[in-house]
Amino acid sequence: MSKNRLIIVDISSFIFRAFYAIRVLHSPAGVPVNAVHGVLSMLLKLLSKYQPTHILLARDTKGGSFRNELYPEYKANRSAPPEELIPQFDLIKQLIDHMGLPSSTMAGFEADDLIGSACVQWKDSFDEILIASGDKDLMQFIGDNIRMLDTMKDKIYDREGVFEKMGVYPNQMVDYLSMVGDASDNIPGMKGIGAKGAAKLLAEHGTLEKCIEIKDTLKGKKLTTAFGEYLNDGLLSKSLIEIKTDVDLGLTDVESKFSFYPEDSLLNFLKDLGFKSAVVKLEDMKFAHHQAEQGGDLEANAPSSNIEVLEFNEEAKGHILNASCIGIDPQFTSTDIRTFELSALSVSIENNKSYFLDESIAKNFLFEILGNEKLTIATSDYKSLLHFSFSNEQDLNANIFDITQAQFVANAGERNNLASLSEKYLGSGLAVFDKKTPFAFENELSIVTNVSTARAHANYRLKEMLFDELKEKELLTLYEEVDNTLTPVLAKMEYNGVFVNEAFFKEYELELQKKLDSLQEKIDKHSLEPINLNSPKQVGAFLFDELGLPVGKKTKTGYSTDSSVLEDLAAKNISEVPALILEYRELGKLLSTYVKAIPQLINGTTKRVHTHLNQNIAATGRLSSTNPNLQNIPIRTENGRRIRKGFIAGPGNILLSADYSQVELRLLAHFSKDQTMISAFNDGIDIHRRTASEIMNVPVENVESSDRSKAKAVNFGLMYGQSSFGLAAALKISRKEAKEYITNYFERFSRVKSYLDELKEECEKSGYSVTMMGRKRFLPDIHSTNRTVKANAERVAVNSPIQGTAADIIKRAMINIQNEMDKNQLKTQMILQVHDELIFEVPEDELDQMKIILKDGMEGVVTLDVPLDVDMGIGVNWFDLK
DNA sequence: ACGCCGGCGTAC
DNA sequence: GACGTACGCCGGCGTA
Repeated sequence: MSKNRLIIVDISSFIFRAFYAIRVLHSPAGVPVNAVHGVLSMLLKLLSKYQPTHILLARDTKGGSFRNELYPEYKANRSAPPEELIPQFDLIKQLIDHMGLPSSTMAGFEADDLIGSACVQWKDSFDEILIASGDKDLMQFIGDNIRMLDTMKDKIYDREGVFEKMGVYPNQMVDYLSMVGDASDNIPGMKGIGAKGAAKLLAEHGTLEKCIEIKDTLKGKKLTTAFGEYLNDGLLSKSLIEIKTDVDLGLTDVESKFSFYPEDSLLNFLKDLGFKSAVVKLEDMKFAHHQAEQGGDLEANAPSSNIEVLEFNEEAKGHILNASCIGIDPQFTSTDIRTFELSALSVSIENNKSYFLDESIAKNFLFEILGNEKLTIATSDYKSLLHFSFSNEQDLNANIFDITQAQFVANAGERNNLASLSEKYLGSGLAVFDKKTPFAFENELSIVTNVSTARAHANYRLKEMLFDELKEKELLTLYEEVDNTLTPVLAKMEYNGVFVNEAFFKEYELELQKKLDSLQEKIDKHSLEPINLNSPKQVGAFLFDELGLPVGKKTKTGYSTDSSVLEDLAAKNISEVPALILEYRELGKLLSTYVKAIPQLINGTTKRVHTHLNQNIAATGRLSSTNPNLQNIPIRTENGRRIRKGFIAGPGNILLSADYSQVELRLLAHFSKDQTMISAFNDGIDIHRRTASEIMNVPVENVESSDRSKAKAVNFGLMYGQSSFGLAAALKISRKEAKEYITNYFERFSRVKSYLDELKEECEKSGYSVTMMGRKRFLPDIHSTNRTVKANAERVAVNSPIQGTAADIIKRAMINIQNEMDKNQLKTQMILQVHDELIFEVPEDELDQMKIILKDGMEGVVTLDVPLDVDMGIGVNWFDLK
């Protein structure tokens, strides 16, 4: 038996929102119709998404309400509706009639009074009532079976939801608004009390009356004036805000039942208005309706899915546990990896069919299958299953096949989310939850069932196809031994998290803010009006139009103001402004991207940040880090590097880091077999110094530090396929000089040149680049006839094997090290990877043992023609790791 | 109000 | 046209 659900719609607010949301459109007859169109689509969405059995459209009347007699200023701040909206009110009335939707209007009362009356009078007639409105005033009616729906945000508020948003409960809403006032209705409230103050008072004293009783004990000048001088405003406000609940609605609860069917009269009405696409949509609906009546069970609200939903019972359980491979789709309740819960689970073991398990049974069954070592489970997110096992202290013994990761290995750089894969391999896309309600539990059960069962089925089907593709492309071993084995290591790192000194960030924030304010002030003195220094557009106009400084680079949209431009200007010494802006930019970056952002991501329970280490994003095979990105914490400038003081070891522990020294250049030496380079590494000579000596023709001992920096840039530029143009720009030297360095380099390191050329040729032949471990990156652009596109692909072909091999090496090291730590039952935790560096949080008594494990684990991954050197550092925080 | 993109800057 | 791999902040613009 399906539930009775009433939706009460505040139609006036729909009309205004629709009008302003859509630009003015006209019907063939020249009448403006944008609001009509908007209201129609909002109503259709409401019907399909929330499937009400009953509906009531509450409308305002043209004349004022009793409130205007009480307070002539009521809503006096509202200007008359725009001219183009006026004729649409009547059209919308007609629209509602054609749609056959029950509506109500009553002279002397506003829509709010009708909504309140319906809530109170009909409360017991429905299982559920949804108020579709954005009006905070109506929140007072929220209760056991009454919730409020904000259609713009697609958010539903219940009692707790109101408290979260407003800081007060629904039954305190009237008192709250009486104090705070409501600018949109010109309700004064009590001057001196804001949102926070009102919430605090009501939390302490419960009601406005109670507050008035004890007003003499209130402290603070603002509060005493508010409860003295402005108390009457509060009481007047209250009388305006209170909503009538005894208005005659003109229809009964039973009469609000409706069933929407697009009749011809509606279609003709819409055709006259010129709504072509809406007419097509409704005709489709009519057709679907017709089909359904013929015996189908099509659900209009749910995204279409052809997966048959099987009943999950004891027998089904047996089938699943005995299957060789199952596809699953777990739906979790949040992205907080330490606390999320399971809200649903689908399982598929045959074509076009899935079982669906709701919250009550999903969890235990998921534990059961995850614990079963004989099962192979195909899923799209192995890491989440691991987190779920960790937080519930359950074993994960099953063999997991991660569809997303398999696609990443098979086709790095291509899209790898389940929906794209379903489209690519199964020929049909997947329904997804609305962006505003991304978690299953926020959606209707029928939608959850459709989405989830289809995903489990897709995982089931894709497993075999991707397994075969990996095998076919000789990537299966890489997937199994590297990527799939690394996932539990990463899951553990994320779960561990990095301990943060929150107080440090707070202090640094104040310091930076102060410096930024003073810089802003200093810069504003040079300008007629204040500049938003975070806006490149405003900075450009200021520097080049107002101050008339010489224009350097341009971007697509205007003047370039990036650091190289500002540095050039600063060097010219015409104005102090460019240097000030550079300083502002540096500190502003630190403040917004790191110092303010990171504390917001601290987990309240662990006091740590739990970054996501993504394994299937970077096309070379590197990891990436998000929320927060801990792989780009500053180190180069002093101000930036200080941020690292905020990342600390937990009590009794110490941080230990180990990084590969020059790993990519060592790989270049190994791959190219260039003896000059190899001997430099074997003899322990500083590679940049050696390079400088070669390309500048000076003895190693005479290399200046500026020469070394240039050589360093040449070394790195090479691996990225940098041109003389790029090198010149980077080093601020002439193109001629840059070109000379590159020419000299290739003369002295001739094997490097031929190696890089070979990489391009190989890629041209095979269509892909490949790392030492066999990780492939397919580069169709290598065959492009467009010179720029081809040149890009060539640079990628040169860079990927080097960057990718380094990535594979450290991944293997991580696996070996975690194994070794487990074997020795160490308490040490791996907490971070930054491409060529690993960071551990180590109990002091495990330090010596860990140093050995790290050195062996990292240096021993592969044997090259040059040593793989590892440098280590310890410290109580990340800054001190030296 | 929200989403997307450009500009910019941080890391390796 | 010109340096590879990422992430993420902010402003500004377009769209709903």
